Amino acid sequence: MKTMSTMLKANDLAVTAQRTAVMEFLHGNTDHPSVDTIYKRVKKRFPYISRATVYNTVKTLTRAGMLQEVLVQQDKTRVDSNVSRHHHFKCVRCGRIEDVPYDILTAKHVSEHARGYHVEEVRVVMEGRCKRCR
Amino acid sequence: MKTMSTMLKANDLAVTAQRTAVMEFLHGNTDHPSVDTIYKRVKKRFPYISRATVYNTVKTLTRAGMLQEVLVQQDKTRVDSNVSRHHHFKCVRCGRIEDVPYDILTAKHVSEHARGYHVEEVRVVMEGRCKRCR
DNA sequence: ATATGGATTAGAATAGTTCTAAACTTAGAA
DNA sequence: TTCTAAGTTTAGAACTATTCTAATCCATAT
Ligand SMILES: [Mn+2]
Ligand SMILES: [Mn+2]
Ligand SMILES: [Zn+2]
Ligand SMILES: [Zn+2]
Repeated sequence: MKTMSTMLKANDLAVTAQRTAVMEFLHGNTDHPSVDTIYKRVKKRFPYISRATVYNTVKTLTRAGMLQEVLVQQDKTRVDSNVSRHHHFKCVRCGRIEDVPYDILTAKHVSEHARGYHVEEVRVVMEGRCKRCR
Repeated sequence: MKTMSTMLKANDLAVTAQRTAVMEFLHGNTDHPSVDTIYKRVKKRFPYISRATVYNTVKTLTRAGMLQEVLVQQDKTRVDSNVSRHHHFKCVRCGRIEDVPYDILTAKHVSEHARGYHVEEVRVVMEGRCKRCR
C-alpha cells in the first residue's frame, strides 16, 4: 500500500502538511464530501488551512489521478477518493451519494444501443431512496 | 397543436409578452440553451426584458411541465424544450448537447442490473465528439 | 372601467469557485 | 548545512450563476 508521500512524489508534487491532511481525511472516505466539508474537517486539526488550498489540492490531485470530482444535478462539486470507473446513486431524501458498479452501463452497452454516437465517456446518476431512508 | 397561450391558460398562468417570447424562442429549439443565451436572444426583440424574468419563466414553465432543466458536468443549467424522457450527449469539443433516446438505458435495464437499489430516475450523460467535430 | 393578485424589473444578495499577489515552504544544488 | 528557485499556501477580491427583494406594472375577472 502506497503512502501519501510516495504517491505525491511519484507525481512530482511537493509533500506538504496540507496535502497530507486532505488526503488522510479522504482516505477510505466513501461519502463524496464537498470542498467545504473537507475544509471544515481538516481545519479542526489544521486551523490555518485556507479554503483556496483545499480547492488547489483537489484540483492538483485530480489532475494527478489521485482523486475524482463528481457533479450531480443541482449540487456542488463532490470529491471522490474512488478513482475507478463507476456510476453514482443519489438519495433524493438525504442527499447521500453512493457508488454503483460500472458494469450497470458500460461503454460497450452504449455502443450497441447508440449507433451513430462515438461515446468516449458515460456518466450515470440514478436517483431514489437509500437504505437508511426507506 | 397547442398555441403558447392555450398552454399557459391550461396551467392558470397569465399570458404575458415575456413568456410568449421565451416560449417562441425555445419552440423547436433543440440546442439546450442556457438562461443567458435565452436572455440575450429574446432581448433583441424585447429590449426591456430582465434576466430575472427569464429565470422566473423557466422555473414556472418547468413546474408546469412545459420545459425541463438539464444539468451536465461543470456546466450551467440548460433549458430543454423536449420534455419527454431522454438522455444527453455532450460534445467534449464544442460543448453542444444533443438528445439521446431513453431506451439506451431504461429503468428496467437498471433494475435488472442494479439489484438492491430502488431507482426512481436515471440520468445518463454521454461524452464524445459530435458529427460536426469529427 | 376597476381592482387585485400575479408578473416584471433592476439591483442587491448569496453560493460556489477561481484568481491574485505576497509570504512562505519544499526539495535540490552548492 | 546553507542557499536558492520553483512550487505552495494564504486571505481576500473577483467572478459567475442563481435567487431574493420590494417597488412597479399589467393581465384577467368583475
Ligand atoms: Mn464515487
Ligand atoms: Mn434534451
Ligand atoms: Zn437517504
Ligand atoms: Zn461538437
